[in-house]
Amino acid sequence: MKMSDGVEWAIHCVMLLGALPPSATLSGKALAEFHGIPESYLLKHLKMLVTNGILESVPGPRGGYRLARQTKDITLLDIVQAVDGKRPAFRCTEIRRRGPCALGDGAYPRCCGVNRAMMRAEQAYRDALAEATMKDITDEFMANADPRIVPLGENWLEENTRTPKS
Amino acid sequence: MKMSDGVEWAIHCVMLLGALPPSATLSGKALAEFHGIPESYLLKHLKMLVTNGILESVPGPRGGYRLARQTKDITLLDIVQAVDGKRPAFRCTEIRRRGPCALGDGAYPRCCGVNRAMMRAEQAYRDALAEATMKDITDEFMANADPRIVPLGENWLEENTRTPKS
DNA sequence: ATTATCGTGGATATAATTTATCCACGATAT
DNA sequence: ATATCGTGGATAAATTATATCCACGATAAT
Ligand code: FES
Ligand code: FES
Repeated sequence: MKMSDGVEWAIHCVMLLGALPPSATLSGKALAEFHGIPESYLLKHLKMLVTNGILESVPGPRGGYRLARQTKDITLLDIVQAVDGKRPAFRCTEIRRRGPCALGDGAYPRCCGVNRAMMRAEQAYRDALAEATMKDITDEFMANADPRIVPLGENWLEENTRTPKS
Repeated sequence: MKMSDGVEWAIHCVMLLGALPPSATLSGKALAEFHGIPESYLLKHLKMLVTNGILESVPGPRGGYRLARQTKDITLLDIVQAVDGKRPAFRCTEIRRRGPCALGDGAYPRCCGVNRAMMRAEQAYRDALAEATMKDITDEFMANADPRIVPLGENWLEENTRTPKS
């Protein structure tokens, strides 16, 4: 069971976009360059973040991506589900209805207890992710970062930030 | 993110093996037949359960598989980790160390905060799975099963159960 | 108006992983 | 001896993840 690498990319992108002034943007190219990841593939994930209302996109020159809401209102769960989808990892194939001792449909009114237990565990997972806001993550990230990174990052942001009209 | 179908197979196999008299076994062929799943592939997962000390295997005629310990001492987590592995679903690729603003190794003494948050969520998931014992799952399963299944299953078990010498 | 920049969406290719099958081998009971 | 059973390795097929490319519409600068 492996989660898409795009999740790590997306979280760090949201973290970086959270450091921008209001309404300013970063282009997909800049986001890819900053993280050293392939642009053409990152765009796919950014699009998912736009579709799910986490990012806004601005077309045209001086356009790019920016947050659609504050970091305190974006959780890790939002990003994970946007990039990796909302389908559960455990997918019951109704194995109980197969084989020589199975009965016809109708004999299984309730969801299989195994499935329910797995769902409970995944819900605990989602609850934990929903507890983690991007504001908390970002604050903690900056507090623990090497002090040399701060001016480096600020300088890079100055050169790459765009401010569209709308 | 999708979990191996083998997990569902393995859980239901353990549930069935829990209904056997002590030291009795079911062959891999019988387990596959009962669940209507491919035998050759199921054997791979059963082997993992043996390796991880959840099942015991008995070779030779009248041989097969049986539980290595009581169902109350087997949790969903044991089975999930045996079949699907213990590696975390989220695998940090240290994206923070790439790109133009990254510093050399040594500037990152602590694990990335994003990674730590994801690990916390996965730990909550594992904790929930560790709470669910196969005894509880099985009891609940039998209590909610269609009454017609009980004699059917008992009959099938009688015909397919083996009792090896050791 | 013209041009350059940027995100969107679809098509496509490559790599990695999952799923599935097969066979030779050793162990064991009849 | 012989038939049954699990083990392990090799291998193939199917599915998913990763990555690239290009035509298109929108926008801003000139
Ligand atoms: S039938 Fe799918 S988990 Fe039990
Ligand atoms: S660098 Fe991997 S999660 Fe932050």
